[in-house]
Amino acid sequence: MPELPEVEVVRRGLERWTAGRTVAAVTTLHPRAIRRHANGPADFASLLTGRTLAAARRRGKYLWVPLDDEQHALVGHLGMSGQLLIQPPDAEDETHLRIRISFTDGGTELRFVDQRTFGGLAVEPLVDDGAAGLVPHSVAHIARDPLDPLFDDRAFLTALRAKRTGVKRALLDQTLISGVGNIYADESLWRAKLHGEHPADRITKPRATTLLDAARAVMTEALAVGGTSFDSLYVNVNGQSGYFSRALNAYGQAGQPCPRCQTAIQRIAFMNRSSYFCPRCQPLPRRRDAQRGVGQ
DNA sequence: CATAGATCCTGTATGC
DNA sequence: TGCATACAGGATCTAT
Repeated sequence: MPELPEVEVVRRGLERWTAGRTVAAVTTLHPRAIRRHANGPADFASLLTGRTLAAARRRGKYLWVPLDDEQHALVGHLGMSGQLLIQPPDAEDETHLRIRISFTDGGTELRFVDQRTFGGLAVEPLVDDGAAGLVPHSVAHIARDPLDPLFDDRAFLTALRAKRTGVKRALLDQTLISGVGNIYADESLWRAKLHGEHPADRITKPRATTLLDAARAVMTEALAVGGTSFDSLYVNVNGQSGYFSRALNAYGQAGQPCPRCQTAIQRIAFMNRSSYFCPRCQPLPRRRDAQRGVGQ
């Protein structure tokens, strides 16, 4: 599913294929795809039509394209199955085509395709976000991602170690650190040899630092691989191609030997989904009394 | 306020 | 063959 590296690949495709082009028409085929847009499909189309698109930007799993009115941006989130495709106008409609955006040059269209409709597009006002400049309203409330040069490592480590919850849940909290989803959370925890249910407020500073380094490394490596896989007329988007070629150490590997110690990777239920981990490399710490005060 | 759990959605895979 | 169930899982809403 699209997490930070996959979304970054999409951003690059968008930047390449839509920057500088002017919107001719917008068709919303499924209202749910713009449920985040405040005033419905007609307003969505009217705010976009005639606008020229700037270079796409990204924070975490959010994408946005500033408009030339300098007050709004087209914001996108892929959810779990969303795709942004660049297609010739005469290409047959995809089964799950939700939104079509055509351009005044008569060239390729931008299509939002989404089977499960957890993703969507919206036009939002830009708001001031300090050093980051102007960002869309819905982006302002999430944290920077670890590949952002302005990501504040120290602030993150402090906030993480103040959370009274399991470390995996904290990693998935987009207001602490953005861009990490279920797959990269499991991979990061495996690398850092931490159990996902390890209480966040009982992780020592060095181990928390190791975890952040692991998250950054795994997403950087995935981006390097995912970036190789799109062809000219098809802005790859759901990350599937990159995803399959990636080497996963824990995620989805239930029953497979841990690449470090050969113990079988275990799957457990977590937040209506799954967590994968090595029970030997990533043991759950003992009860709090034994550890109280350690690492403080 | 912080945290935990339910919910949205649809296609695919599996079990009986 | 057909039906039921589990699963995939981001973000958000509701409950505690």
